[in-house]
Amino acid sequence: MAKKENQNIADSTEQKIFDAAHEVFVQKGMDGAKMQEIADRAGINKALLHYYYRSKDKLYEAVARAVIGRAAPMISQLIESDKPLEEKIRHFIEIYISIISKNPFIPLFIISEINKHPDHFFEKILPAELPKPQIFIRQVEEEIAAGRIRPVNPKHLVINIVSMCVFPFIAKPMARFALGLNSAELKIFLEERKVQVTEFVLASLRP
Amino acid sequence: MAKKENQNIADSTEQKIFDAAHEVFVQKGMDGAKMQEIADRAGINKALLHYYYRSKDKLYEAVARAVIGRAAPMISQLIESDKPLEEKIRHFIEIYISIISKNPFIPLFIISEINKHPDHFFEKILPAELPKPQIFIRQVEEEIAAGRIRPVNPKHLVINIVSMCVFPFIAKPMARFALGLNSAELKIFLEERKVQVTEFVLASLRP
DNA sequence: GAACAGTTTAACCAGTTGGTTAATTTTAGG
DNA sequence: CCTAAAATTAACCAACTGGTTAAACTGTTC
Repeated sequence: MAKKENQNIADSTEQKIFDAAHEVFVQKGMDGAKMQEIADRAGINKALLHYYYRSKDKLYEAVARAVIGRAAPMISQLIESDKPLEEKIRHFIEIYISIISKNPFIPLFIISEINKHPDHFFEKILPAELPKPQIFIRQVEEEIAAGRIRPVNPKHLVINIVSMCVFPFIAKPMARFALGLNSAELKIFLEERKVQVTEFVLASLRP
Repeated sequence: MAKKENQNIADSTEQKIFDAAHEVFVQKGMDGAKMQEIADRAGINKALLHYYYRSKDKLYEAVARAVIGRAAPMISQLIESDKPLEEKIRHFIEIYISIISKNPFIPLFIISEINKHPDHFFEKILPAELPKPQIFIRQVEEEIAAGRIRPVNPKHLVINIVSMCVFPFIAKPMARFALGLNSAELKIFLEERKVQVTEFVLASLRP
């Protein structure tokens, strides 16, 4: 057996390959990514890619599964908690935007690849426990029944909230152009959205 | 000169190529699109592509420019009209969602390609007169000053509205999955959004 | 009907891509 | 040390890609 002596898991060849592949796939998608570029960025020979991950598809699948598997639980944990509705919405928007800020390429990656290979994604890559908004939806219905919020269609409410959190990040360059912001101003603007979106939603829910 | 006798412009070889390229580029993006597939779908030889459009880049540019050039004026016309604010918002959401319903691949195409080649897009493809929301923003500020709507940051309002209109279409498969809808139900759901988003926005703007 | 420009094609080409091979180096264990 | 397994590499390959070429076809004009 061969194991490098002073080498933690993070520096292992397999991990280096995975990290490089993650970068390239997420930024360029399945088609745009080239095995040679992944090899170069990992600092190894192209043949080693196939030694650890048999094919481009397999490597892509590993990356895609990790991306989704990392994002999904955070959301479901939040959405399924038993906090009161207003607090839940506040927390959801805050955390959702924070996560995306730190991983700005992920949403577009997921959306693009789902649109190109929907079957593949839903069969092989998605974890069984994707966050389901049913609990959230029931909670909204209860609040409406109690007269504490304006009557709204809860499914549309969910989509509205997610849309306002995610879309500005995937449309960044367009937003910059349309609003006439430079890079620094855009960063501030996106950070502002945590409170702006929260206020917007809660204002709309007033009875 | 050689011109086919019974042949209108729509059936011309150049148009057939353009239409086929439009389909393929919009669905698969620059990288995913193959010249051979475009030729096949246009029912012609691959060399003819290069006869009419010298290179893949040129063909792509023609398609991209047409896509943007078609979408932008409709929006700006609407956003720059002098209707009262509420009516303008109603119209904007209604028309925006209608347009996207008929061209479901366009938004993701624009966003993906802008993210991959931002410079190229803003230098070569975008028409000078991209819809600028300044007039809309000023109008919102006036309404706030007059106390007719709740104080909101108008830039965030613009982004909120556009997000809620566009995002559900580009995240269609995910929305289907998360909300547990079949294809027909999703279509209804997206149509419902015209009134749902309008109500949601106007409710949030109540003073 | 010959000459001619515009159109279309089959065959081809060079570069790139994902993937393989066989040989070399490194590492662990007796 | 020596050996065998694991890790790594250089060289290679077949398929595909965007793009070219030269020849053939089509219609118009005189």
